Amino acid sequence: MSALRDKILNTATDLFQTRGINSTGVDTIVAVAGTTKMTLYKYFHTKEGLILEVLNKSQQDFQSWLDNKLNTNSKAPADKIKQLFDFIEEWITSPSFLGMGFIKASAEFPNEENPIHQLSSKQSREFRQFISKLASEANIKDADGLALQLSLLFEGAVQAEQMKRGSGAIKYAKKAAKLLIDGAINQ
Amino acid sequence: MSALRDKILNTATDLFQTRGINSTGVDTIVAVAGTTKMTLYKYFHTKEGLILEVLNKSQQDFQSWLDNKLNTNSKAPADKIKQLFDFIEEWITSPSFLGMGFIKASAEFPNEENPIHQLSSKQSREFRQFISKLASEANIKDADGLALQLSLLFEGAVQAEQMKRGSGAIKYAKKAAKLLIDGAINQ
DNA sequence: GATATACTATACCGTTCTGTATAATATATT
DNA sequence: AATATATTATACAGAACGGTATAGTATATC
Repeated sequence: MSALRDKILNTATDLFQTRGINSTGVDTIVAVAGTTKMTLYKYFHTKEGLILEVLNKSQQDFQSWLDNKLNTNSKAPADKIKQLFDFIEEWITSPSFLGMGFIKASAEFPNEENPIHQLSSKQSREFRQFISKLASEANIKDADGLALQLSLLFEGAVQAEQMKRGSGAIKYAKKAAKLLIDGAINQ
Repeated sequence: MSALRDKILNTATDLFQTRGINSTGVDTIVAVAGTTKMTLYKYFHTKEGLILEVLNKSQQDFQSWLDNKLNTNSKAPADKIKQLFDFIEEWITSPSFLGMGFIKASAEFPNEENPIHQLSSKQSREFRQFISKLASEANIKDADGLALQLSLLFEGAVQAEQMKRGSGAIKYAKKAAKLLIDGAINQ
């Protein structure tokens, strides 16, 4: 709707990723976005509300990008899960990759009763369920089990890349994923 | 040396894990530890210094615990790497487990030039090298590759457990690790 | 008993934090 | 031209932040 609202949302997304959420004040956000606090608080009632929206949008963007990749490149269900980590590699090694929002947010807000932590946890769970759906469509028996293992590799690789850009961890995650997928298919 | 210094260090460790590092002020730390800021700043010159010491001690404690487990339970080098995830499971499912310091810290301090981020990154790298040493002692060819894969599973499982206590992720990480280790041995 | 050391108590400094109040200005609609 | 809406500019409240200064107390050593 509003271009200014989007600008604030995108600026906050970038600053949260590069400087941390708690270390980024609203004054910094509005200064970089080129607006004022009054406008920020018009669109986002609290900083927590802004954080939640940033997390939601980030995850939606990632999921849409991945859905599109899977739907345009893969046809058979078995192909989709086999190509999953190819696209994840593309995502992680992209120059614009700054980390995974829900992974960082859950670390900054460790209390399980905190709304930000809860959203992070939900996003992690939903992504795991997404993988599980891919697995069960490929007729894999223990779809949930494989999905959990693949999500561990995914989150581990993201973590490694957040710690050291260009770590190359995703290459080995891919190999491990292939082994786990092949093992689950031939069962 | 000083009981008070240890008390501050332990209190900070606990508060950083349960509330986050940036969300925990020095006033809170001294209040919970039952001392004053003057004493805290006598032993730790800055908050950053305290954070670095907390990270170092946490990692040393984990590594010592793991070393002891491996040396008393396993004899042959191949047994050590095979039992590694049994002990990691024991560690993660222990009631006192509150998360992995270096994983959370790297998320709270995402800038790679930040000393806290650098220490986190170093600790992650050193733990990976520790696994690699276990692998090469077990005569595994691509020891570094396997170590990287196992560390992804480890960090992924820790991440999952930090997001949701009792997630059960470690059980599936263990299965995946067994598959990867067996695959690497028979090569 | 004098002296050093460890620690407490408390007040404070300057800064930053989230969030709001008020007034002025630009822009679009009628 | 009048009016509504969006946005800016600025100042401020109230709290929390990291860190320091000062003064006083307890405890152990000589």
